[in-house]
Amino acid sequence: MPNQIPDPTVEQSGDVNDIYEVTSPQTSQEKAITSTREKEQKGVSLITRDLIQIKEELDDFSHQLGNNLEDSKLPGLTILAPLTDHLPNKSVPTGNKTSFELGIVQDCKVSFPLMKDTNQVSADKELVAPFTMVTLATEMNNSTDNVNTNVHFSGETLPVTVVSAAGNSAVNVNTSKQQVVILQKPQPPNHSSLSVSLPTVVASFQPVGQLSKPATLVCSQPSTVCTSTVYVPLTVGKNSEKIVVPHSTVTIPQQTPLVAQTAPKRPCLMPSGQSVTKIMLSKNSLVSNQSGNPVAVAVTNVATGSITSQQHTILLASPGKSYSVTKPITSTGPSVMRGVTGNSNKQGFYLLSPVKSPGTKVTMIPVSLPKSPQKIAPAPACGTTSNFPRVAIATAIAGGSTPTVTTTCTVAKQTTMPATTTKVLWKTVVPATVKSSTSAAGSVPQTIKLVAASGLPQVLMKPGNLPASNLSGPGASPVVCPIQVPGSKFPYVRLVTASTQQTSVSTVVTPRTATVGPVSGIRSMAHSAQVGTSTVQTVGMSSNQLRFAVPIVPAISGHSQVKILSIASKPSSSAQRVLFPATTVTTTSQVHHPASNSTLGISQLTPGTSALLSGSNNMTGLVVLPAQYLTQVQQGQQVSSGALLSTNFLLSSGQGQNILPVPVSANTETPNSHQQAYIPIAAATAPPQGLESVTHQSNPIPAPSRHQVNGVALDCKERRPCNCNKSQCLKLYCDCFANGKFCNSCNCANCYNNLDHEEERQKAIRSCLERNPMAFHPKIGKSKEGDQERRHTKGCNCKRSGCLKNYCECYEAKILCTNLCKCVGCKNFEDSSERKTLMHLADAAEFRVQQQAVAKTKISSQLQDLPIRPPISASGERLPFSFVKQEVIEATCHCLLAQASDGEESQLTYVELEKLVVKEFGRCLMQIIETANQTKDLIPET
DNA sequence: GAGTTTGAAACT
DNA sequence: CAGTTTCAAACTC
Repeated sequence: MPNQIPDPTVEQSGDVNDIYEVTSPQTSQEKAITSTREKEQKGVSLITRDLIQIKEELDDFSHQLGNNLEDSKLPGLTILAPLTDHLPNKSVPTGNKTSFELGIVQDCKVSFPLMKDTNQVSADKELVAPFTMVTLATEMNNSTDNVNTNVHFSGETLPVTVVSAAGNSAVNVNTSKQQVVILQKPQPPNHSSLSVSLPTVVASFQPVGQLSKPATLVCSQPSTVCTSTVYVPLTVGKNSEKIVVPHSTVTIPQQTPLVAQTAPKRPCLMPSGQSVTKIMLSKNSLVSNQSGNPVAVAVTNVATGSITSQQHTILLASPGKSYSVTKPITSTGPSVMRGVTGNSNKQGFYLLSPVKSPGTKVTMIPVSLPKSPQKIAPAPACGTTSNFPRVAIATAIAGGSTPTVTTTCTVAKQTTMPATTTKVLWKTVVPATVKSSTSAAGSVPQTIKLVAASGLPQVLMKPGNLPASNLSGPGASPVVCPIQVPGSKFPYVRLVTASTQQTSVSTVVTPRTATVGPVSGIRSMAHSAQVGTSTVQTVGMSSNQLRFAVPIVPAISGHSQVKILSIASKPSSSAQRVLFPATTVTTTSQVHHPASNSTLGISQLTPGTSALLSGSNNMTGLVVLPAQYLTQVQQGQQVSSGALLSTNFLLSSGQGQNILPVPVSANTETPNSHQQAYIPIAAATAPPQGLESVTHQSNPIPAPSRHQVNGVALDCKERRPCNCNKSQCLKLYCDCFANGKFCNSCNCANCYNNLDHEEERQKAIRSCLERNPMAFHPKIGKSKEGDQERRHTKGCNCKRSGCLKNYCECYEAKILCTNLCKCVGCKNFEDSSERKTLMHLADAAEFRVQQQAVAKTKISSQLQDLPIRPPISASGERLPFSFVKQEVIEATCHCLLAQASDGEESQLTYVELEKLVVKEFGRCLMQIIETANQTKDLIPET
């Protein structure tokens, strides 16, 4: 929610901490008001003018009030003085009188006695008035006498009735320190009334009429007088509902924690079409509505200042700012509503103001947190059609082992967000067509628990949960190795069987297919594991030494596959990695598996593909490749061979090819590095909405940065080259780096974002993640589970662009600003006229471009369709048009002009002149044709 | 294309 | 956590 200009009246009081704009679609009238106020804020006092207006309105109101009170059954209410006599800063003490006076203007002290045990106070009195305000006097407990409590109302006045309540309490108010003002909304017939139980005296304000000014209650002495204003709804409460308002706090129901809940910054439209434009919240306040019912708030009319007597509710779906929830009060979920800004030392208000007119409704609807876990490693890859968090898991099943696999994949929980468990059935299917030493042909459903959290998408395969027999050869113990893939933003988990067996290069592969979830088909010579619709394959497994790295593929499911390829290679103890394309590439290169004699297309390899070279006990030979890297390699750039190891692949063409020289990274290849600081770079949010329409293969690299324009990572289309000069492309300033990409065809200087500087790059990645674990997560995600509406995960912070330029990340992503945004002067909300104008312009421009493109295409097509007329026909005839040359044209024009001149001399009419010229033009054409014909006769036939 | 503006990231 | 600086992209001329 963008900040807005504070209410001048409030600002002058200096007590209201935070004023936020809920919505701001303003009518022209409102804009005029706003403009006026802004001007007056600069020097002209608005207060005086407003007060005069208030005074005038209260003149009438006081008479009405007096008349109404005559019939009132409320005891002891007396109007001592005409309201019209009240002026700003005027204190009107009433002494011991059981009456009070209304303060109507800012700094006007309203003094009224709150007497204990007087006739004016009735116990257990239910305040059932349509509109009730309860005020607790400060330090009432300390006084046995009448208490003159000064309550300051700024620009607001309410008819007051002194009442009290005791006994069973529906509202417990701590009056020892603070004064609480509760504004009760009108109650539906079937709802309980507000019962107030107080140790001392309660003064309630019961309005008789409507007020004319924004209900900005300002306490000039917050420490001693009115410290908080809480509008408590009872409109939906049950009889037994208890609203605890200790110290002017409001508690959010457990099931409705507001943390991380955001709503699009759209106006809080009232049924009447009006909208709430401001809401002011104080810090250290809680809203309690344990019933989880909508929280109603009092709404004042910005234009008239009246407080409506109808139910007002406001959507509390976006606590990011206006309803910012800082932390839960209890472990069960109540959260603190606070303002983001403001002086924490001050006590402020929960004050909602204003709406455009009375009778409007604002609904405070507690919104529960998304209960589903955040998706694991959802890269905004293209070509996804599902929201399933996808975890690509592959198992290496050694020959002779049972195909049953039980794997537990746990994502390290980094935040307090509740995590849930996603169970994925894991089946191991042995294709009947493949010879296998394993007799088990059936499928044994296994369970994979994917404990997703909102934090770092670290993925750990618990070794204990991995039966050794299932993963490797006999006696082998599974080892889980978290792996950082350079350039990748998702974590890899390497399931390694620490086998002691030496593997022969010529080990014959016994492929099986391990499938998670429904198996759509059995792939020969491959292990495939499907989670959701994603597939993980281990291709051409060569031995029980097969190790593999499992990328936590983007939480988008799709048809992308991750294949794990085992490559026979020389037994080596050195760390060798063979990188496979993380993206589907168009290459036709294929990998020849010498053992299985199978040829595997590299193009089949998909993001995060990795493989381990067999034949070594060491954790070597892992093959991983960032998604985009192969493309870069294919482009012949950014790949240096120095200090890089390469693995030769046998291609179908018979040529050896150094596919992917990759530096050995210690942090990715260190044996027994279970606890090593691997860098989990993953996206924990769903892919942007727009991705779903893209049909590319998934790309595991999330695109969190600007280049995720419109929710679609530009990688899917194009990625702008960076121009970094000072950051070495190792900071998030660099879009390439921020997107987990290597710089490629960029204009950067002193670039370290390449494999030549992998070590520095890794350090930089770590550094970024230390600062912000979500640094590499997509900035544009979905607001909540199942919600298709995209939003900026952090919100923008624009100050001057109005969020209508590409400086704004929200606007750039073509999404509306939300309550998470801290922008100022935001115009990027749904009903923004400026935004609409821009959208129209953009649409029009786009339409024009499309039209032009279509026209170009059409013209081009037509031109292509046009027969090319040779100047000489097939028969050797020189066609007439070939004679229409410059000199012919000029001669013709001379003839026409001569005719026209003659006609003018003959004083012909215009029509006759026209005919004459046309006739001459026909004659010229005929002459040209005749000449052509004569030429034809002259051309000898060939 | 140079200079300015802007806001996120980085830094203090 | 807030204020300041740095940085590169967006924007303007």
